[in-house]
Amino acid sequence: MTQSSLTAILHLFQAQARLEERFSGALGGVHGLGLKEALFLMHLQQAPMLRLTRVDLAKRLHISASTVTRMAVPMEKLGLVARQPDPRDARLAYVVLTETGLAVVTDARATFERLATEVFRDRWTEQEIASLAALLGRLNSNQVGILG
Amino acid sequence: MTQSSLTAILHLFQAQARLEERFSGALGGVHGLGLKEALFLMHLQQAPMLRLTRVDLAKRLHISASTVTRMAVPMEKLGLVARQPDPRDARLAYVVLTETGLAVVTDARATFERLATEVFRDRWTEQEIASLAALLGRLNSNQVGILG
DNA sequence: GCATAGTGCTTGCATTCGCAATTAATATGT
DNA sequence: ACATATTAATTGCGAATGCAAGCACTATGC
Repeated sequence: MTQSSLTAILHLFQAQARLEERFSGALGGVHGLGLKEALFLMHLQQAPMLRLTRVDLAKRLHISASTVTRMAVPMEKLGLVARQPDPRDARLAYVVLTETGLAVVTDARATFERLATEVFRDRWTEQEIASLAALLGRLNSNQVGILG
Repeated sequence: MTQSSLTAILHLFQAQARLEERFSGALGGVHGLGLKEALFLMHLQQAPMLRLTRVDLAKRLHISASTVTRMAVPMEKLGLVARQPDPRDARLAYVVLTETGLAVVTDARATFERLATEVFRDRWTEQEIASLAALLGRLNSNQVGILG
């Protein structure tokens, strides 16, 4: 029925809201980063040459280009990312992950993974988790994600 | 392995971001409401007596109480909700769905349902949708949602 | 080669939101 | 009964964000 579609979407929104709270708090506690900053860096980590243009980052993160610009500033000051102009096209200014940034995002990803396992720790079989991951992956099949 | 957990969470965040864009735009176009206002009203719709206190709404929507207060103001002016003090406890001020609000949210829910079916229209079997809905429901099993 | 259109990035402005403080009311402990 | 703690709601304030405008540069059409 069409009923399952509505249920799935509503549950997805609900689950995301709760997980965002949880991950934001936990990530902010361990590293200095918020959830959004962590996703920002994780997108860079999986990109070729560890870099992306600002508009590309904006599309992947589903935020505006101006937000990318403004998010990059503090992370630049922390030395996590650097600004890298393109020699062929002077309009482009890549956001590139520094060595420090790579170390931080690797650490953040480990925290991310630990938190993710905690979410499913009780009452979930490995097969159920895999099934959920596969279905959500299908939902994003035409999207560019963090995973290779 | 633990890998599926991370994949599931990342896909969930990604899916939510895309769906939020889509639903916000479509809902805003049809009714005057944004996605958040629609969810706000849908929570009221399924509540006993079509009403909830502000803190209760805040917990269900995963937003702060101050945001609930401020979101309620324009909707009150539009006649979608009304303020209803509790005679037993003068601190409580319920947000109650009006008749107009009930009509609007019923309409919005129909739009919601149509959009939800469109998301899965291609490449999804009914069983897959039901499976996704069930798994996400399990993820929210200790939460209070919009569904009865 | 030049005018026009398109693209990437930044900035001003308005909106939204959470946190913390405040106020008012109820609950609890002695 | 009174003092203290707790709870609900609101408000000020700062931070985050999107939109639209602006700027610099590149691509396209003639």
